[in-house]
Amino acid sequence: MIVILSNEYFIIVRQAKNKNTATTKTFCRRKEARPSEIMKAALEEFSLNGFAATKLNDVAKRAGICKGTIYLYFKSKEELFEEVIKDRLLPNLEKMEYIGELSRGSAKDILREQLSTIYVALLSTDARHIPKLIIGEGSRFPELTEFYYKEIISRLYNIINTVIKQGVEAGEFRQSALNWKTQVIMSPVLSAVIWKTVFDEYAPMDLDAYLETHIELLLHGLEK
Amino acid sequence: MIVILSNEYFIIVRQAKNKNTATTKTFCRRKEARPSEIMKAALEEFSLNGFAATKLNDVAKRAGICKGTIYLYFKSKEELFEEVIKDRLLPNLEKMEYIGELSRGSAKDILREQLSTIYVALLSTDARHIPKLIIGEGSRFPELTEFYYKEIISRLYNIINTVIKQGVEAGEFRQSALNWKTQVIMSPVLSAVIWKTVFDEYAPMDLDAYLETHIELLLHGLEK
DNA sequence: TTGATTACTGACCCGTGAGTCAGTATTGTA
DNA sequence: TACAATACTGACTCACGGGTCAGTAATCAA
Repeated sequence: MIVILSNEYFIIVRQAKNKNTATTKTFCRRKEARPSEIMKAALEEFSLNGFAATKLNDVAKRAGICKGTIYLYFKSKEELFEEVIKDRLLPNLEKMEYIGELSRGSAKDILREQLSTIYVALLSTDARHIPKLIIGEGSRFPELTEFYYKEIISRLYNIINTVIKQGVEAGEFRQSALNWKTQVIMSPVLSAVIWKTVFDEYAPMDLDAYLETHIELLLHGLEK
Repeated sequence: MIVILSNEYFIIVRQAKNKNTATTKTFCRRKEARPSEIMKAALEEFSLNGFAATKLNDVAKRAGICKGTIYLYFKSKEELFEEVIKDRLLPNLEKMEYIGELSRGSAKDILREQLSTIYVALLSTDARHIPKLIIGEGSRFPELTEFYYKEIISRLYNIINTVIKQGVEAGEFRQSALNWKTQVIMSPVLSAVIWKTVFDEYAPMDLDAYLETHIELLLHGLEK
């Protein structure tokens, strides 16, 4: 008995039927697994085409189901889009908040570790497409944009601000760093994500060198 | 005789006709002015809605004409989009390349002036919406993305690299700055543009403080 | 094995918007 | 004033895709 049926297997089964092979199922009931499979497929399609140009038919095909099934789990295309975005944000956020508590050592060391963890977390999963989607479709989903700002960006900034404050208090960093805009300090992260998802095939990014520059520039800039 | 007829005036004239006012024109022939008016209207609509969700009917209304007229000057919606983007890039590019030749003084001073000029040039015109459009629609317009990278980004990077090199040779900046990724150095610019066009209404940006942080962080980081 | 439940299908509806084109109004010319 | 040339209009077509729903097939309980 097959417990978890992968999309790939499912597609093969359905093709077999077309060839008049004996008793095969036209579909499986998998109520629990559908929503996450649909969201995964949807994120892939949205990443490729943006919101408006994505066809729910293509999302369905990618998820190994037919279009109608999507509407058993999501009210509309808009709702699916919002769910997809929000769903990918939470695990990443938790990962980031976790970082600050892990490290012991100088503010310099903590900051260094935090930055590299953020880069890896953000660039190595398919969550890297989300900033692009927020930027491109944000004006049509104002509520989502606000959510993204409040729940992700500002929390991330808080983490960084805390460490910088610690560094200043401990005499490691310059006093004036307290007035610096966290946006500026963190902007290379946004920039890297954009680069990876937009320009990377024309001008590939050397992530290690990039990260090294960011850390060196920031830490040297912070020094007393 | 009216030489240059503004869109607003034109709309008033057409409304007047509906009220059965005597001899008014239903339209004017303005072959020369149409393309740039259409592109202006199109950029506004594309900025608000993105490519796919923009209706050419709305673009036409905004330009004070009807939809068919757009097709007298542009082959398709795609072509209009590409023209709009490319058209806005050239004047800005020239402005940027001009900066390097203006300043005399230390590398530090030139860099400071270049950065603030770039910020103003990029944030104060409607060209600020273009990065958002490239990011959001880039995957559907690969040729345009490549154009943008080659003709704008890499040229801008060259300008900055040249100054940094000068600074290192003059002994103003650290040697290791030569290996730094220009992407990192310039990322606050991209970040600021994104912020202004996406998040500004939820968390307004203090441009002066932002610029100050960027300059201070960069220059202090570059110091020997 | 049968019947009830329901996850899923896929053909269909219908609003929408890109693109067309025959006709109309304007402008320049004689 | 009349004519020719053409910029412009606006009603039209048609493909496309979001959303629906009656019917079908899988699953489970008895």
